[in-house]
Parts: sequence; C-alpha cells; structure tokens
Amino acid sequence: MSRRAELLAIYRSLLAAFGPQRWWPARTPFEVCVGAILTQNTAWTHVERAIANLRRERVLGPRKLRRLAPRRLAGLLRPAGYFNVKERRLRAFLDLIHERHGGSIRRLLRQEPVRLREELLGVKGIGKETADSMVLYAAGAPRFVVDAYTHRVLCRHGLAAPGDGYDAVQALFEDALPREARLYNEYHALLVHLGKDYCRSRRPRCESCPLAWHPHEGTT
DNA sequence: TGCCAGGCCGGGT
DNA sequence: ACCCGGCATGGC
Repeated sequence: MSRRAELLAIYRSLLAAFGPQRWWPARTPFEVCVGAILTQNTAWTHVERAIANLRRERVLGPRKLRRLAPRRLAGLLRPAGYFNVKERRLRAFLDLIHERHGGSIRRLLRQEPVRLREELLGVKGIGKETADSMVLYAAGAPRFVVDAYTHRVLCRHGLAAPGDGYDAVQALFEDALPREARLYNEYHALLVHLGKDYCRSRRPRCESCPLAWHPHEGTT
C-alpha cells in the first residue's frame, strides 16, 4: 500500500468513527490564534478557562488585549498554566499585529501563507506547530499541523521514525495528500480527538479504538 | 500522589 | 545538530 493510500485509510477510519470535528474550537480567527498560544503543552480545558476570563472581561480583541497591564493579563491567563511565559508570548504576537498590521488581525492573516508563516515564526514564543495552527485554522491555508499525537501515530504505523523532526513529518502528509485546507483541518482534528480519548488513559480501550493499535505504545 | 497536557526557548555539549 | 531544564495550572 502506498503512503498516500495508508494516510487516506487512517483518515477514513477516524472520520467514520468520530465524524467531522469542524475545528478549531473558537468563535473567531483571533480567538484561534490566542488559543494556539495558550494550548502549548497544556490541556485544552485549561485554555478554555483562560479564554473565558478574557471574554468575561471583554478584552478578547488585539487592541484591547494589548492595553492590559502585564500583571493583569497574566492573572487572566493563570488557569492555562505557564501564565508568565504565555503573557509574554501573547504580547509579542499582539505587538506584531500592532506594529506591522495596524492592529488588524485580518490584515495579518490575509497575507500570502508562506509569508504569514515566516512572520509568525519570527515572534518569540511561536514555533512551528503554533504558527501552522494559525495558518491552517485562522487563515485557512493548507499547512498540515504536526503535534505529539501525529508523530506517535505515524511511528506506530512505521510511516515515520521516532527521531523524525517536525518538518519531516509534515512533509509526509503534505507530499502525499492533496494540498487542501479542508482535509488538513479535519485530519489533524481527528488525530487530536483520537489522542485525547485513547492515548491518555493508562488502560486504553483497545476494543473501541477505530484503529488497530494505540499511539502511546512504545514509540515515544 | 505523582504524572501529564494539542510547545518553545535558551544555554550547554 | 541534538539534549536538557524551566515554565505552572488543574484533572485523573
């Protein structure tokens, strides 16, 4: 079976089992970007609380958020963990919007995708996964997002090696699959859903897993 | 009660 | 080019 066929088979299995995920779980492109930074090495439920804080305080926009004093912002981010680090990272992102795009998230996002990605990677605290999450889920451009789950899944299938880096894993998907944002969006969302439900438990439900293996087994 | 979650950076080899 | 410690909360 070709790599393309294997990747599509995995995708179809997940889609059949879980149904369309319709990601990213956010109301606006800006909220996607904020969530992408806050969810770094952090459970999504914690991120939701931090976002809820921002919404409650009516500061969930690039200009209003930027006007907050660092202490205040960090306090609102507290439930997401690493709140001091994330305050700086979020602020650096807001500075980019302010300084290079007149405070307009739309202007940031409607750039050519390659250029957008480069610009995001230039921000301290935005790495490849975070940048690609924004490019795919906020700007709608076809960049495959690679996370820990994704890597484990590919290893378990013998499609990637444990030592493979981000770029290598990403290239596997992007070289084998049609470059469609719709597909990349849904595929990544399904992988995360699989990870949440089937990887975390110490006693995984092998019977109910839509794939015939578990991504957490002996591959990290 | 530890271990872990949708990373990333900076410093050391 | 890797490897590692640090960052922090809340759920299981």
